[in-house]
Amino acid sequence: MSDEQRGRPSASVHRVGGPLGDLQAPQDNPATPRRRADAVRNRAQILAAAEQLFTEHDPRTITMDRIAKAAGVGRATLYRSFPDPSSVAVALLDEHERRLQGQLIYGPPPLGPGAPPAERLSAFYLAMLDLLERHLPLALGAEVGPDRYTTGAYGFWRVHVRTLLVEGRVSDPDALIDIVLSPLAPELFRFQRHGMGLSRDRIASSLTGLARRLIPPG
Amino acid sequence: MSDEQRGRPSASVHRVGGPLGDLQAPQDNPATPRRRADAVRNRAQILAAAEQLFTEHDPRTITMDRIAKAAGVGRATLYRSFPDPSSVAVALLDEHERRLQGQLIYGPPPLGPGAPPAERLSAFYLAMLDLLERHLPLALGAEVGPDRYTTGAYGFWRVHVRTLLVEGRVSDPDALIDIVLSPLAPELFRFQRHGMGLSRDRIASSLTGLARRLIPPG
DNA sequence: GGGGTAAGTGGACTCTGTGTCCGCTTAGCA
DNA sequence: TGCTAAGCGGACACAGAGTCCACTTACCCC
Repeated sequence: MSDEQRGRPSASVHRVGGPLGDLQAPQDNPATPRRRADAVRNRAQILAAAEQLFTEHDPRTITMDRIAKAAGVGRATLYRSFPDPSSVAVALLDEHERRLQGQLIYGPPPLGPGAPPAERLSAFYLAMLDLLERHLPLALGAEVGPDRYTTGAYGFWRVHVRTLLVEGRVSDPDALIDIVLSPLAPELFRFQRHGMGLSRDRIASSLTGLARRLIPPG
Repeated sequence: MSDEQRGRPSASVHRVGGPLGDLQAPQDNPATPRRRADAVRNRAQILAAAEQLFTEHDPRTITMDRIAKAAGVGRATLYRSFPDPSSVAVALLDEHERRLQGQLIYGPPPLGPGAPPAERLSAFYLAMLDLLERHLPLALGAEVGPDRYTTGAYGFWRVHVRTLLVEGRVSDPDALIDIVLSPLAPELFRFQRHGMGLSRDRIASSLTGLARRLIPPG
């Protein structure tokens, strides 16, 4: 069974892929026999229950057992779809991230193509900030160990940022990509926002300022 | 028993403290009865064994049990000094970080006082990169959950960076501190260095470039 | 130097979560 | 309506966390 079917999106899906990889549901693949109705229903129950759990409790306390209990399914059923709690969060987060990914490629400027790279980077920062603001528990739940960098979504952000950096004529863009993305780490956002009590706007201003300095206008 | 004695350095130790907090050993405190020789010996054994474990194995697989076994002590003895594996790594890392902390305050420029803030920030980036390069396993082992931001050492780096940002006349320095520090996350360094195969020098160049752009010369 | 005392020690024990296995159920199809 | 295998879920074994308590021994005092 592929990783995608098991809930943890494979890197290739978002990695770059022409038209956004496969945005359609997995079962559209003719090679896949067709998923049973009860399995589909269970998966939906799991996702719904998990979203609530992650939102209402400390993401680090969410175990496979709790998710299964909350979804009203057995442990093995849960394991059939997801290997661990963070992959459930990743799947959930995925839906929200895909919308942004679509906007980055096809949407209107400054998020989409057409605006100067510095402005697009600023817009990207702001959009990611919104994503974090709205779905912080999921973003935190999706972070287990070095998962942040191996997740398909991170690969997508990398490709996007790289494009902007190249377009902006910075030197050695490849060495700068992950530095540009580092202020968007969920754990960091949480610390700034709730530990330090910074407002969304102050963080946003700092990030747009950073974008402006990183990519010289022109 | 204080946190410091239990291995996890309290925030105040590094936070800023006049002469570097208390750099001398804990037992110099007259209020502390005096530690028994066997306890001191055990602690040293634990640290030595743990350093080797963290260096030679995946930091995430290091358990309290393994450390105790490797050090030749019982589990409870280990728990007496450290609450979890990451705090052992923190204690180990601490020794190396204190040297750098001393240099930042008392050392010669550009690391210490005297150089323009942009240059001092660059020097700080390079020194931190060296620390990561040399002690990456410990740095990774010290990272469990949101510990990065609650550790005493992180507080020290914050104070230092804040000073430089204020001196460099950037707008809203407090919102920029953690953004400036974010590219130094151990997990990120690991990804850049070993996942992406970037050389130390390319990362260094990107960071010094970043420092130059963030703090305008003058 | 010997005895008292409390700090220190270490193994055993419980608890929680993980991951797998296997017999039962039931959806999908002919 | 009956067949078949995908899907299901409880049970099980295992690993690591954290605690407890009876034993040991370093240190202090006489």
